[in-house]
Amino acid sequence: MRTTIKDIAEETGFSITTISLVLNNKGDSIPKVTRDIIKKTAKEMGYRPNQLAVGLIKKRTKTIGLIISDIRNVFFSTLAKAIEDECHKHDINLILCNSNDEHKRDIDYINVLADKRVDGIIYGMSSDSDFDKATESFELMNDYFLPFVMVDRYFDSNMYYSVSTDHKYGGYLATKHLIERGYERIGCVTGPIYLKDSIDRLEGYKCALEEAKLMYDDSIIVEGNYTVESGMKAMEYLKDKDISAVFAFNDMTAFGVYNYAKKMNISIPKDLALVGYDDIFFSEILETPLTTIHQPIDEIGILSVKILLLLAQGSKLKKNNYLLKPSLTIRKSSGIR
Amino acid sequence: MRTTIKDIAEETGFSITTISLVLNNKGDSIPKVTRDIIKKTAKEMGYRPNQLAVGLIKKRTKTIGLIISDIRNVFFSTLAKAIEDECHKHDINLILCNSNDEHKRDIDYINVLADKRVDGIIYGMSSDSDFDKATESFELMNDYFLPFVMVDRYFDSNMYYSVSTDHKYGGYLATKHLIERGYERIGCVTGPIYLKDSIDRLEGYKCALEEAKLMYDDSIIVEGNYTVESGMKAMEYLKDKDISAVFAFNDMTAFGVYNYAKKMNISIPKDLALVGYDDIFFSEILETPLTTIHQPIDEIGILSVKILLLLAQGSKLKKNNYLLKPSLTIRKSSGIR
DNA sequence: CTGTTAGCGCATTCAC
DNA sequence: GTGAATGCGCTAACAG
Repeated sequence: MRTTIKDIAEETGFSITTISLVLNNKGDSIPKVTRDIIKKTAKEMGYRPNQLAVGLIKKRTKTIGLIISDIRNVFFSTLAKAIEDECHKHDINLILCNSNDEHKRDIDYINVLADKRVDGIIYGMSSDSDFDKATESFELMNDYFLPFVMVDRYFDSNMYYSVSTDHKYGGYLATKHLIERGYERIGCVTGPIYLKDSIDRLEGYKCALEEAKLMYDDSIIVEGNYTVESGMKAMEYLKDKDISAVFAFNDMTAFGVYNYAKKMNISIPKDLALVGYDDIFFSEILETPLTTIHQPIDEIGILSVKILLLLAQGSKLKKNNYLLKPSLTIRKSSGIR
Repeated sequence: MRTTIKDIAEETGFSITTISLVLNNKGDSIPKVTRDIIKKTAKEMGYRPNQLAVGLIKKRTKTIGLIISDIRNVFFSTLAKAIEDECHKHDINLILCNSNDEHKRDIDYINVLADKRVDGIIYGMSSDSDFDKATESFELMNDYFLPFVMVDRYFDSNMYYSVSTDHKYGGYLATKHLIERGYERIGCVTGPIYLKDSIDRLEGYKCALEEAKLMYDDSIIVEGNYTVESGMKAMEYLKDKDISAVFAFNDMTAFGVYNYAKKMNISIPKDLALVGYDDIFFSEILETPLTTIHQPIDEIGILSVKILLLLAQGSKLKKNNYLLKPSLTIRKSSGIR
């Protein structure tokens, strides 16, 4: 067995209370000699408090849960890294929960995390969650008095907290950039159109067009599903729509556009300009590096941890939905000025 | 507060013992009516045992720690996914610890995980760990009676358990494939040559050459560091060494080779055949898909969890170092048969 | 200044 | 069949 507070009480002859007081730096009233003795033998015996026992009393475990759909997705692994780093700074541990995009598993994890008495949850909702399913999750966490903050995906509401990217602004940035480079017929390959982030990006696209007094043309908007394949398939359709540029709603889709262009001997950016979204690592090392919208993932991670910790200590914040600004990363795929 | 066992004792009028017995399915001697009443009200009141209290008594927390250097690395995120999935099957939670390749942080995490009374640790050692540092980690975990299994990186030893890929076999497979395709002067871009996995791959390379009675030529072996840049730089050197093929010791390095080839108008595989190592996702969607060595990451994850759980329940296994066989994934970069 | 006491929420041994 | 008592390891009132 590991040494307990009792062991060091026996060893030093002081009472358990005294030991506890000293070791928690609350022993101002205890003579320095005593303190020193206790601290010394505690160290010698390799004493470290059992956090299960501490948690039981203090009702805080210095542990939070992270529920996300798939850690293999670079977006989430980058996010998880940022979150873990920030947690480490605050001396907090992170329980990783991979939902595989199954709402049922979200619920499972919420229960288990509650049983483990985590201090809160950072919740990246599974993508099959409609409003009802999301509400089920929210209510469960509320029943458990578990503070939580949503990341990435969210619904507009003041019922909970969320941190996400301002995708409307991102869509606007991407489109505006292409317009400034002189492209006027800009095809879009969206994500699943029932997803808020896709809707927002399209909204931004429309704004940029409007600002430039360009017509919005429904016929050059294609719904994809954020995969390479959907990018290729979309191009199949777009190829004879007389477009001069494409705004792919994520980088994976953009890779599909590249692949199709290569096959058809279409040169990027000479024949077709391309802008992606996400700025995942590979976009940079492509033959023709991809101009793309960079999501402030690290900031999202850091902010969500900070908010969660505030909530966990009982604070209430005024603002509910935090939207972080993405930025434009200009590379070669969008042509040369 | 959440409902406790005490609450449902008061509610039903039975004693705490009876409740506990029933809820843990140990109440064979308790009348079915009683059992039903207890189970029913427990459910109604939404009772779930506090795992902190359970852990305190049972000395098992159904939680394990995963220490790795960087979750953003696809290898590790894939591994983490596999591990988390397997844990979920066993109703175990996973605490994610990102060491950023700092040995000191490994030590920190081991301490904290021990304080949290995890049932064991899956340990992906930070890469700056030499034998002494590794030993420090091992001894610490042993002091805490913490079972652990090393993943990926390891030292040959019967002092602990490890699960990893048979990199020698991987190097052999890659080289043999190129030889069978008719290439005889095969350049190598290795990883840091003090790393066991790099040494092993080179060993496999030599074996394949020997088997084919080909000479090993030191001058076409270049040390890289597993990055895209190192692949490009290596090619700079290899370009006039009259080689017909390259074995890059990981896929990132291979991407560097692609980049250089593109710049120099060298066609892959026509002018130069290429084989990578790792089979990360992007290798498949490249313009010229990469022939590469596929690491059995999922199997590594699953096996390491299974071993750890056996150790945690006190079993001792005969074998210490588990080496899983990689496989060859043939795509276009190594030419057409 | 320090020790006693009373839990935190639960499992388990031993009586009744 | 069921309950009282004990303890897991620790913190925190409250005495003294």
